[in-house]
Amino acid sequence: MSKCEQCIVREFSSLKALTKEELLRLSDCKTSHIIKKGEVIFEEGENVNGIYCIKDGICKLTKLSANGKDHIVKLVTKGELLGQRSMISDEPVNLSAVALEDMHVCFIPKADVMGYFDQNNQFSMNVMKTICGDLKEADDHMVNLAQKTVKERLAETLLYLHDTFGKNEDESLKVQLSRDELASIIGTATESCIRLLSDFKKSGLIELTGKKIVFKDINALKKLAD
Amino acid sequence: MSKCEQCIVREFSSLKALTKEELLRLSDCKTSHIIKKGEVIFEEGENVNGIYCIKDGICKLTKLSANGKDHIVKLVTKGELLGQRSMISDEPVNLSAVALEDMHVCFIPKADVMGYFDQNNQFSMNVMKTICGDLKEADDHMVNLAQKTVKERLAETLLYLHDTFGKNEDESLKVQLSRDELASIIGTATESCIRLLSDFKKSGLIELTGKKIVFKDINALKKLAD
DNA sequence: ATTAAAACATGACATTTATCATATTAAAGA
DNA sequence: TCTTTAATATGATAAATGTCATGTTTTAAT
Repeated sequence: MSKCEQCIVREFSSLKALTKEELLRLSDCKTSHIIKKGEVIFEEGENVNGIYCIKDGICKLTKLSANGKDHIVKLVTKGELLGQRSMISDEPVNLSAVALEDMHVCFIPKADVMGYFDQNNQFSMNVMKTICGDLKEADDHMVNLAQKTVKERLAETLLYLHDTFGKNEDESLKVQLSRDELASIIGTATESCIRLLSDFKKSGLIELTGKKIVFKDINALKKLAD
Repeated sequence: MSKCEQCIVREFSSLKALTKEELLRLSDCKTSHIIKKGEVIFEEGENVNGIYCIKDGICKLTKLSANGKDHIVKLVTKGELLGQRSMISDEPVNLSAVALEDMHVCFIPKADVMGYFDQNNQFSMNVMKTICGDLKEADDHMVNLAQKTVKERLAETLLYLHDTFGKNEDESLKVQLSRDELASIIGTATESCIRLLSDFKKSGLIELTGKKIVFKDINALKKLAD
């Protein structure tokens, strides 16, 4: 069993507040899992009873809407935690988590996390701040969905993907989403998303090669996104 | 200075976890304020440095969008707290709070709240659960904005106002919003909102008298909202 | 390598929603 | 009370977006 002390998750998440002694205990109670691209980590409505640490990979958090389509609420990546809200609320998860690429995650049972929560004030404060950050993000996102056009939302989402997840050596965006997934982030029909991407390409804003997206005129994109 | 012990806010909010002794201290550090309809409690970007307890009245939490229009993110009413996220994140508030009717609020300085926060585990847990609840609500709201039509969102919002804030003796919805405000909850143009309300009226779903809205066929509304 | 399925792409068209113009009504101030 | 302003209402039209059909390309499975 690998040590939690050197784990990347410890470095970037709320877990950075844990002491050496607590990290040692953590190494014992965690379980390690490999999740293949497309596999489900947990599903909306499920009782997760713990949190997941993302050691490697990216996943999408989705919610089924009334019309039967999935909406992507958030992308979560290496170094972050999953399932905190559900653990604190003591409720089933309200979102599904699906791997966008092969992932390596560790599961920590609720009882153990809650132990640190009670003992280590800084840790609980960190978790709280993370959730507060999520809430603020959600508010922003909400306003964008309500007030911006699909074109603006697409431009904004592309920039977000760029700024948050970076790009490969060939300059293409690191997160590779299907047109369908991209559409379900911005809240539009797949065809509309495809059409707008083609428009962006024709206008020289981006270059498209399969799922690869390369920025050609980032300033024009920024102007479009408002 | 009135006692916090019998206050309605204590009954419904995170504050219910405070001990008698803590409540007595609270009575001393709080300041009481009357806010007139239309007045601003705090504005996006401001440093609030404490939380507000709503003793009476309702307010809207709004966020300015890139196109200059305000979007109503949430309505908050009697018994609830304001400004918790900002306090925990130690950041300026990300939303403005504006009174929809005359309000009575109490302000508790951050230092005092944080004191209870450190001492009283149940209190901090309650605050956290509230914020987690807000986050879940925000997720739901986001998906609705992204996936539902304006008509569905209007029907849903009317039902929400009904279920959350109730109705007056004359059966009309208790919260009275302008068409403009209603539009900025559902994320549409004021004219579209007015038109759809007229449609609902013509279809016998609701009755309109000035700002008053009376439900005539709640089941049909529910069907519309999905 | 071949085939089946999924993803991508685009046209044609319908529908939804926004915008602009202009009344009408209600509310607020002088 | 009068008068001015803001809110509500509705028509006409434009623009944005969704839906359906259909073809092409890519991917995955046999």
